[in-house]
Amino acid sequence: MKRPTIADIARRAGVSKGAVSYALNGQPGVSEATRRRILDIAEEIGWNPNSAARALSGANAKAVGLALCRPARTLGIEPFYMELISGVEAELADRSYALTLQFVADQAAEVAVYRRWWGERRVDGVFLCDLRVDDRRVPALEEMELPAVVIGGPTGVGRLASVWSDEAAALAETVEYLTALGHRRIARVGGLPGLLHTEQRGEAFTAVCRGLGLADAVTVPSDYTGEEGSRVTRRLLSAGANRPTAVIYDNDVMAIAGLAVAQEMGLSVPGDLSIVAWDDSPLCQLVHPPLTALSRDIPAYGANAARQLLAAIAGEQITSYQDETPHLTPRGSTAPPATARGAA
Amino acid sequence: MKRPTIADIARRAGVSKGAVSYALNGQPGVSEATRRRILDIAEEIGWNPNSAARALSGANAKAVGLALCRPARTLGIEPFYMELISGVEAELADRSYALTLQFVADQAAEVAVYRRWWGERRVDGVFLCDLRVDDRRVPALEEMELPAVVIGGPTGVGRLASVWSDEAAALAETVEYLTALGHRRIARVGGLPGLLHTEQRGEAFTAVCRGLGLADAVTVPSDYTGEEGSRVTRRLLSAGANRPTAVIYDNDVMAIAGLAVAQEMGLSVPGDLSIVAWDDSPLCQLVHPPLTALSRDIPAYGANAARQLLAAIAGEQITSYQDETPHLTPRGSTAPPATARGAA
DNA sequence: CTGAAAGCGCTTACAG
DNA sequence: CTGAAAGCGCTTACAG
Repeated sequence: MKRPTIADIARRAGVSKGAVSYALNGQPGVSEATRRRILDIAEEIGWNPNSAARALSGANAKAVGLALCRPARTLGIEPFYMELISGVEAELADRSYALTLQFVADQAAEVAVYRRWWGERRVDGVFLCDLRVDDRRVPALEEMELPAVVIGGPTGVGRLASVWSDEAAALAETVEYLTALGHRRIARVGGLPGLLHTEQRGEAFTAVCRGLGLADAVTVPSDYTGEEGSRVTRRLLSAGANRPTAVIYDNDVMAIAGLAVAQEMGLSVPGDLSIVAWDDSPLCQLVHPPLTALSRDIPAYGANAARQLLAAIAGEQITSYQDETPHLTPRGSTAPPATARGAA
Repeated sequence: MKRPTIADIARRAGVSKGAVSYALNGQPGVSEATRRRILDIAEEIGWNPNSAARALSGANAKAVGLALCRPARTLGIEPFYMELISGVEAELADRSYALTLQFVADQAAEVAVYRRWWGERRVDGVFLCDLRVDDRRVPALEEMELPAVVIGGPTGVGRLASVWSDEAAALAETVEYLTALGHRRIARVGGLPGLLHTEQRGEAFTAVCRGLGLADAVTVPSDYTGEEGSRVTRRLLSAGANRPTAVIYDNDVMAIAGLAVAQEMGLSVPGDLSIVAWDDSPLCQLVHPPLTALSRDIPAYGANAARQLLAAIAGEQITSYQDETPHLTPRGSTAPPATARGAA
């Protein structure tokens, strides 16, 4: 009961293995009748191509890799990654590509994983997540000539392909909305310093606030965890009369933590404090009041990245692809500030 | 600049390819001096074993598969899977095994994926998640003779290996704790019907409540989403004087949704309603009050599953492994019911 | 349109 | 301890 091979099919059909290969792969070189017969036999005996044999004879590994470099405690809690992966996966499955996943401790380990995957010919290409300012992984991948798509950018990606969205525009929309509601003291709880999109948002925040004449615009760095979100919020809200009336959080988890802190300090949301979460997720609608958030289709983002990577593997010349700009979804956590209403 | 092969090493070292293979794999058949020289050369020219070639010559694929059969919207939001995967992954990486991940629409698609993976020799074994009552995947895997470890059980797993935890004991501990606090009307919001652990918990709940003489013990089925959690909670809390004073939720997401509903209905937690979440996660500590929850080390659970699978692949005779029983972590969401306190 | 053969990069008996 | 050879299951020029 060994697994059937093309030799078995060839014997049954009375043709050569070469002919079987042509028939199975839809190549010219066999008559329609023969092809039909071969396909029927393959079907009947339950043949599957041995992926190792295919890969060894020069074809692709038909797998791509994703290495994730974040501590498990923040990875698990943020819906972003699973949604991204589900989008990536859907696109890959359509083309019978497998996704190989690995968690790594740091960037050096990540580069080592890429080098091994590529050396072993285990993957045909990789996704690069959590792009950093001056990211050492970019030149390493360029040097390896391993097909890669950066999820992030569009700057700092070197010659690699990328899929990105306009962080600055989304940030501006948010600040302008809060300003229109009457807020003048807006704070921002940023994500991990050093991540490119954190810096992009930070710069945009400073620029937009300056443009609107908001003096007190302050960004506080954080690490995406709920604990840090709580701690930072507590500090921001302890500033007495100078405390912000609105806070923009760089992820959903910190925004929810911030909401709990406000409630614990006796502040009403949105009356005393407006809250906006970046990257909407079902979590934002679980709490009371539901959180105003910046929404985008994350599975679609992943699917676009997968499409880019497959094109790169196919040897197409690809560059950067701009994905949808996150848009504001107003919910119950934002309103005019109490002081503004009092003054009205 | 082709990728170096053992032939290159053999040429440089002035030995045969066979000798190189023995040296590289730590097999007897070469002198220590030769082995040292060969290893040095391999290191120097940056050689990596071609995984396809290895797999083709009879060795393992050095990869295992995980197919997830849940809609992305519930997958992303539940930290459980990412934590499980991170534990699985850590164990696999230690042994240089890769993890192949695929999302599937239903059980038929999942079985088809297993069949293809195994037929292609793409994986050496698989994990089976979300075990159901009378799970059709179990006999399918048995028939394929594909090494597999069920994450769940211990019943209904046929001859497959499994890693499981004692759901009934954890449920009993929870109900006894709530009863000790003075609760008499306890409800349970269950997970997806048909999942084995949902049924195990349901049966345990009924049995324990009967044993304690709690008449009103009711289980309401759900689907793990926040929306359903809200809807069900609203219904439970609308029962007037007969409403439950404590609710046990089958996941963290529904528990948080339930908390928001209680607050929206003007009920205080834990004063008017106690809440327990099954599967503690960082989410439980993000809300106010933080949720009492059933905790366990999920990455360790995944690591144990990986260890079992690797053993099964190595041909060891393995059966079922009982993991840690989830234990109650009391936090701010549980207290004696207001009525009990009033009566005191 | 079809067949016979070489080759992908390894591993592993089998001789020396 | 070492070398030469066959074989894993495919693909792909190269002849007919």
